[in-house]
Amino acid sequence: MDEKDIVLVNELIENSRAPLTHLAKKLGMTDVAIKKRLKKLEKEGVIRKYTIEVDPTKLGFKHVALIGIDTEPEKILDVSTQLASKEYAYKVYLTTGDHMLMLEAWAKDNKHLTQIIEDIGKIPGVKRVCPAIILEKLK
Amino acid sequence: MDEKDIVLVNELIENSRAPLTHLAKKLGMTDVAIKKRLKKLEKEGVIRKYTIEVDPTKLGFKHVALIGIDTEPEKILDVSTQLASKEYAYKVYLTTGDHMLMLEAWAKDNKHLTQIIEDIGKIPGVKRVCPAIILEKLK
DNA sequence: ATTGAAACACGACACAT
DNA sequence: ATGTGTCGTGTTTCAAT
Repeated sequence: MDEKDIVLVNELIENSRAPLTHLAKKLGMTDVAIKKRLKKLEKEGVIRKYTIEVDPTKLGFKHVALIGIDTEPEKILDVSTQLASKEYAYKVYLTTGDHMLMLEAWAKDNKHLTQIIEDIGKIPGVKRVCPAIILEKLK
Repeated sequence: MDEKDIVLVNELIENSRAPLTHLAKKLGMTDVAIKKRLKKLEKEGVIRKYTIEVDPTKLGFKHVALIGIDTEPEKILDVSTQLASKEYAYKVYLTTGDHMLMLEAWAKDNKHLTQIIEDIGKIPGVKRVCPAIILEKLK
């Protein structure tokens, strides 16, 4: 990881479909050198995956919610693996703080969100479900 | 937005550098047709950007924190725009729930995180800062 | 650095709604 | 008329020598 790698990563964060030759120009090297750096960054796990950022509302999801979940301490891993397998789970985090588990969920509408919250509540070991709807994404 | 678009978006979420021809095979059409769909999805804002998912720890950030922030109600927009301009702010959300503002912050180390929390506390209108460190990302 | 193969961009045209 | 598809051509990009 040197300065060039940082620039490269930042370029890819902005546009992961940029051709190697474009990246090469920006960094002042050849496409082959860029390719090698990418391979290295992928292998090291710096780049987890090439992906897209989508607008959930445009995909028919009216609500995006951050849901804090409290569990019985010994059940936290069970609960988290179960959550991660749910189709409504977009992201699952183990955290310190108020809640030990945080979930980002995408819901089609109010009814769906209610279902999700109920579904989480039914997972054995879950003590409390604290949903917060994301009203706006500012960054 | 039809079934094909959904498949296409899901493929790109998994690998945004997939060549058009690969995507074309999966969807049973030509690369040109795929390209046209991509253009449409980009124009409609379904695809916000082609990006990469990086591992913050590999970039030298030891901590990723989800920070809930309480503000005086009339200051919430001021605070949120200020937060969005901070270099440590990776994501900023306006939410319902416990805290009206949620921030995802990347910190180089403990000291940096402390600084960030103090910095947030100093923004006029901020009443309470509730940090939660993300221990593990499960999905 | 060269080069052959693969992937991509663009235009013109066709078909359906 | 608009949206969506195929085909043909020339160019760019890739990956392996």
